[in-house]
Amino acid sequence: MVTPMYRQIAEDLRGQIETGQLAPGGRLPTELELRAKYNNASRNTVRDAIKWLTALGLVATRPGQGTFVVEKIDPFITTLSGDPKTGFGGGEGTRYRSEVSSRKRTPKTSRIRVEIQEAAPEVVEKLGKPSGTVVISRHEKRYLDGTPWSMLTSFYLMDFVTRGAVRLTSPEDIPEGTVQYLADTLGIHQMGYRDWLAVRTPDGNEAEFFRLPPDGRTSIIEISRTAFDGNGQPMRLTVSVYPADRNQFLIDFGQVPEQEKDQET
Amino acid sequence: MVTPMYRQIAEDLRGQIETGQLAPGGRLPTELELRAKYNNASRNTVRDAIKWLTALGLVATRPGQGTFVVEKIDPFITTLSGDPKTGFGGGEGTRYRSEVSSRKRTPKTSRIRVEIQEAAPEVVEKLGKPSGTVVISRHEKRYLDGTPWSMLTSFYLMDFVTRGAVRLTSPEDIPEGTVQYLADTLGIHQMGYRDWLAVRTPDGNEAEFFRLPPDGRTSIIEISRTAFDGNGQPMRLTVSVYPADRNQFLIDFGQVPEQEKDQET
DNA sequence: GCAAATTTGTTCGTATGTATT
DNA sequence: CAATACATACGAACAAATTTG
Repeated sequence: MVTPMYRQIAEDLRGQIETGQLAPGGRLPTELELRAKYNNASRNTVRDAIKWLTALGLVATRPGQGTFVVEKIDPFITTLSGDPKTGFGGGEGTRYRSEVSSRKRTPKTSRIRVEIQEAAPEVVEKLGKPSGTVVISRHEKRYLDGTPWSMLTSFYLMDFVTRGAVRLTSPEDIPEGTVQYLADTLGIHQMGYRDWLAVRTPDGNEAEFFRLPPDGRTSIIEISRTAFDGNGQPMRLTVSVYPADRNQFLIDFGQVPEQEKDQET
Repeated sequence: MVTPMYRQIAEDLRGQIETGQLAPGGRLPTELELRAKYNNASRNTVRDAIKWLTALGLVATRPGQGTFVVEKIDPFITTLSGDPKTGFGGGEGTRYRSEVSSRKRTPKTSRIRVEIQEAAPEVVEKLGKPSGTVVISRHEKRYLDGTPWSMLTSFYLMDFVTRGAVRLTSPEDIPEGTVQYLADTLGIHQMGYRDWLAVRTPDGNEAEFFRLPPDGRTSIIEISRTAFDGNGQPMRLTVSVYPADRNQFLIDFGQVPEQEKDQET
């Protein structure tokens, strides 16, 4: 079992990165310098080694500049647990803003985009409704310190609007929260929710918005929250997507002491 | 803005995969056939296209056989929420076994490996103890239908053992659960826990055990569970790792109706 | 602001090695 | 053992992005 040369070069560079000889943010030798260093290997072989390290997420190359050791991103931490009756948690509404400011970040939110459409198969399934059901969706993009941080889409039955919850159709923030608004307007009370979490590769939209490298190396964390009313009926679905390279999550159960949320890796 | 040829080829093949012209599990044309098909491109160019699709997780190549469209894995779904006082949830003990059997899978668990050592920095931090603290760790590997599914390591203060919880040192399962055992033996009651979830690239051990492609394409979901006793003191830390390609998670808050757990993507 | 130098990106060709059937 | 198919490695040329003089 021979180890290919490009892997040996990659391993050597990896060692230098992990021991700190090559500091985060620092530049690797150029391809030509690496050629000279490693037994006059071909430029393509050196490039294969760099490609390998790129796939491992250890380095990134910038055309015309060089190859750099990637710097760890200070992750944003979202608490998924919250009061089941308000739904504040998981980056929704007020809870989102307080989490963010406690970490001295500057949040920014896009305008809300409202759409009315027949629900997609995944949506009707999670809402427990027949296919063809019409829903209203509210889509929002979120930034922290100017960095794209998450995208969020909430789906409500169009029925809610016809029964009087007309502000759902307005592309404005609902300051008291949609949960409170639905309780006030329609007497529909959120009693709990189920989060479903999966990790997958980004689609084109997500890669663009989050400015991910187009090679699909950075995964997306998708969290679908189905909220239930007092009758155990699904009342809304919120789908949030987060790039895995800059997001971590906390979930509390039972009695957990208050403490700093600033724990890092 | 020109699109390189290898990307055009990759896009064309990607389209064929997504429209089902190339079925999951099916074999792509050989490199030579692809050469002929795409304007007599060089074999290296065709290989670059395949490399790109590999990075996106759409295909996998097997030496001597060919390149195949990857098949989606039926994901295993773990419920993280559970009774905070037993800690059953998140794949621990009884809950794990019932989850698994409800999905008609065959679970298997490795022997437990017990180690005593000075706690690593991340461990002392999450346990809220000074560095140099001695802990006992219990490590276990889990399989479903013969497929490696998760690895789990629990850390307890060595102090627990000296105070009488000697079965922690035994590489045997503790049938009533360690939470119950600690309550019975030491009167330490688990009142809640905090889960911390992050996604990262696998290390060498993980890649080997989960049989992941060695290029770091499949991410690892790491869930650290810190459990607290009645005084709000951390009493144990459980670190679970799951390969992201075959695991999804559910978390319930408040009142959520019982329902099938077999929801897929 | 422009031109040259530097550095990475793409594409070709060729030869040989290794794994599987 | 032979045929097939992917893996590694070399060399070369030109393109594109960025920095430097």
